[in-house]
Amino acid sequence: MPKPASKRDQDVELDAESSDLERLVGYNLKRAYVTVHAEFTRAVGKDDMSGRVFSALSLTVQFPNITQSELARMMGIERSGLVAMVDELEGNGFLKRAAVPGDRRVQALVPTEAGKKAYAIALADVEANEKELFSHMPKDEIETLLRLLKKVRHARTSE
Amino acid sequence: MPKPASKRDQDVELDAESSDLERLVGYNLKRAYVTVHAEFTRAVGKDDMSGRVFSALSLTVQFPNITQSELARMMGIERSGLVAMVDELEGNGFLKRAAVPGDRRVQALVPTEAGKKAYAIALADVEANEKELFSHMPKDEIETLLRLLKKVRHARTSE
DNA sequence: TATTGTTATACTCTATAACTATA
DNA sequence: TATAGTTATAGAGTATAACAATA
Repeated sequence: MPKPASKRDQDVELDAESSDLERLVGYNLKRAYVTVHAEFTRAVGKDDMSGRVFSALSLTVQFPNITQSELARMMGIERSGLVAMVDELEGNGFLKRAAVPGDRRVQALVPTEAGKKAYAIALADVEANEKELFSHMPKDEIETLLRLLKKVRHARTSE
Repeated sequence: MPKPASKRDQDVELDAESSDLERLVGYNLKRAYVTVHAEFTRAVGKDDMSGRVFSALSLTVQFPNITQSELARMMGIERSGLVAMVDELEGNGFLKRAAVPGDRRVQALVPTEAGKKAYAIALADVEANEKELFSHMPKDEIETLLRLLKKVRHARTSE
């Protein structure tokens, strides 16, 4: 049996709801992201794929022959960060680095059949996970959330 | 002058808007968070304070005598992760670890006057930054976003 | 036995800078 | 000179496991 609240517990109060932080978009974004990311990891754990790698595979399957530089730009990360991910995906047999006639600097990323299948499975897992995770939210709220998140993502300070 | 789009550019197409990823809440959350976090860092950079440390200071100022365990629970992180943050805040003279009569295991965190002032300044910077960053969004959209993010944060898979 | 604060450690994600081979 | 891919490296942020002191 847990102890009843001590004097200190009462002093401190747990109404974090009224904290300054709760009014900040950044703080709420972070907390929501942490929750969703944890569930993502649990859901796609059986596919043994991180969010980053899932994203890279997703774009490679949907945009075959994409280059690493293009992929990095789409994902919003640096080129150098992609190398290990592509190594991993290639090691799993999910894609191939293919030479591009006309520009020998470039390596086009081509999904394999195994890669397409693995992606379809992972995507289904991710979608099922989100459906369950957000089952307490009506569809129009999810739509609104997506719309507002895109608006935030493209926000830039005026200068 | 940049080269006109090559054949490959046309093949790949840049309509990432229609990608599977764009329909996932998790992906959009991550991207929005990255944008906002970058702006936060820029804005609070002059206060030389990370988001984590800002949060810890915020809760310490608003809930004086909070313990590290309580703080960790409120922030959603492990106790061990707080030690370095509290060290930093104490090193800056923003708070003190105070003995608690009645339980010598506990160290209550007490904000100093300097800590309260530094927090007020940092909070003002953060709020000004968000106001500018979201100046393209009407107030009711921000409210809606905050409400939905809290709903997402408290989502749990049914089991 | 359980809890608080702490240390040590390791892992993930990411950026920066520099290199190479091409262009 | 500039770009694509790569390597090396470093720095956040975080978790896990264990420990000492205390309850």
